[in-house]
Amino acid sequence: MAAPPRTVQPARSVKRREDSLSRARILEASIELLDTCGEEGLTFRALSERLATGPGAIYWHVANKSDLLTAACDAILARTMDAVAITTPEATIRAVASALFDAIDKHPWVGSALTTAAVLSPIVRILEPIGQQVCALGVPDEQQWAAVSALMAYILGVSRQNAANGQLARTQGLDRSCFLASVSDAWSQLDASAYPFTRSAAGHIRDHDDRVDFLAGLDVVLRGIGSSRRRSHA
Amino acid sequence: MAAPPRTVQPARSVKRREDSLSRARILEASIELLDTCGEEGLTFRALSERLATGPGAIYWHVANKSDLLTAACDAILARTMDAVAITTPEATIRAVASALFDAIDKHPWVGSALTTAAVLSPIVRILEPIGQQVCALGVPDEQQWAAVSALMAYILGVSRQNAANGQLARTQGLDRSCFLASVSDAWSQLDASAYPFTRSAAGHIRDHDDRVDFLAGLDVVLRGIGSSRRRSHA
DNA sequence: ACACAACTAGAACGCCGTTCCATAATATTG
DNA sequence: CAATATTATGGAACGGCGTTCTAGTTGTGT
Repeated sequence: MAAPPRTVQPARSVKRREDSLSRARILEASIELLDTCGEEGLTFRALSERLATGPGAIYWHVANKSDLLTAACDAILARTMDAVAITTPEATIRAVASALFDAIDKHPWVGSALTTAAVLSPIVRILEPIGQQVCALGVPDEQQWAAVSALMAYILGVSRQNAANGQLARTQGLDRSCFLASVSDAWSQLDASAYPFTRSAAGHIRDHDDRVDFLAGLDVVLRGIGSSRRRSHA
Repeated sequence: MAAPPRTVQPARSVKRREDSLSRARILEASIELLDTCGEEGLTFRALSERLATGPGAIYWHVANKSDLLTAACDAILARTMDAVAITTPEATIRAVASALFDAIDKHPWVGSALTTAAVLSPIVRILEPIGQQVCALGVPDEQQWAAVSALMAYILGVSRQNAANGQLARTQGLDRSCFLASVSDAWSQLDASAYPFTRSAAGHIRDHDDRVDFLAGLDVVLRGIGSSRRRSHA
């Protein structure tokens, strides 16, 4: 009886031929493909060509495309979080946020993969360090979940939006500043009485730094966490 | 010379046959299809069958699938935002947030459509009312963007995650509580020393109300906005 | 009645994820 | 060392997708 394709490798105790496939090699090639060609560049055909094999062979090591994408996403997040130094609670949260923002900016596909991703591995990698630092801040137990979910939603939400904008700009063949200018123009031309805020935001959008704004918004959330903590201690 | 397919309708001045196609009819059918069959249920073939026509005919009224999805998303958001009553700034923000949470919970595909959506129409529908209320709160100009981006990231981020969880549960054929229980179990079985926070969160996850937690987190962000406003006035 | 534009419908194209299966490489057994 | 079972490979094939093409139909203006 032919065994069904392995999804989990049996710890490869013995050596096989030099050029043999492995989950690790497939993952590495997938990440390269995703980084160079974007999310729609990852296909089993392109992947098998790059690995000099057929599509069928890949399925021995990987369950399906979703499995592949989740694993690639997890690999990036693991590297990203490992590189974050732990210092003060607030500083560490800021460092985690910055690292995630940069990682998702560099690998935009991670943003969309996170939405689809199973709740298990990739999300937990982010949840755990943020949760630990929120605890270290002294947030009482019953408020921790709200604090952590606000932080995670903010960090991932803005990072994802930033990555999506970058991809949209690339699709239209514009660089960052041209893209921002075109959005700003479009917003300026909206009806003045119906869209006063969006029109006023158009000016700010034109030449802002996404990363600076991201950290400013993070401070807003952190202040919210700080003030509720103080309130409950009073 | 045959005109290229219309993407914008010429205001249909004269009547055509009763069963003629139109952008509105296509959009309506798309939303039904998305709601009943999920995001992958929207295909040009299924759509053309439901409309008793061929795939080609649809392309006369719609540029491509992305256009179709964005328009459907925009339609839902327009209805959602129109239904929100404007009262106190804080109460209105909470009402907008609640309405969006419920709309995305009911139409999970809106969540993912928003990620891809062109920055123009759908996002602006949300940006504008939130921005107006943040202004009404008295947040000074230079802090408005950080406040609004924090609110939007939080609201859309949590709503999207909630919708994604619902879809994941449906994929696995579990109802909400079974799904939460399985996540909670998985988190409980993580290594105690490496994942203390996630393990402690497992208990809370098990029988929480997403909507209640969502509003609690929203208050954290609102407090952050309030405290930074006070600080700058001091 | 005729010409021309607006619109329809379905066949066809190329690509996708996935499955199947004949075969090769390796491990295990007698 | 031969024989056999297991593990792994790769290419052909399937059904379905978004999209394009085009022959045809419906409606309008002259």
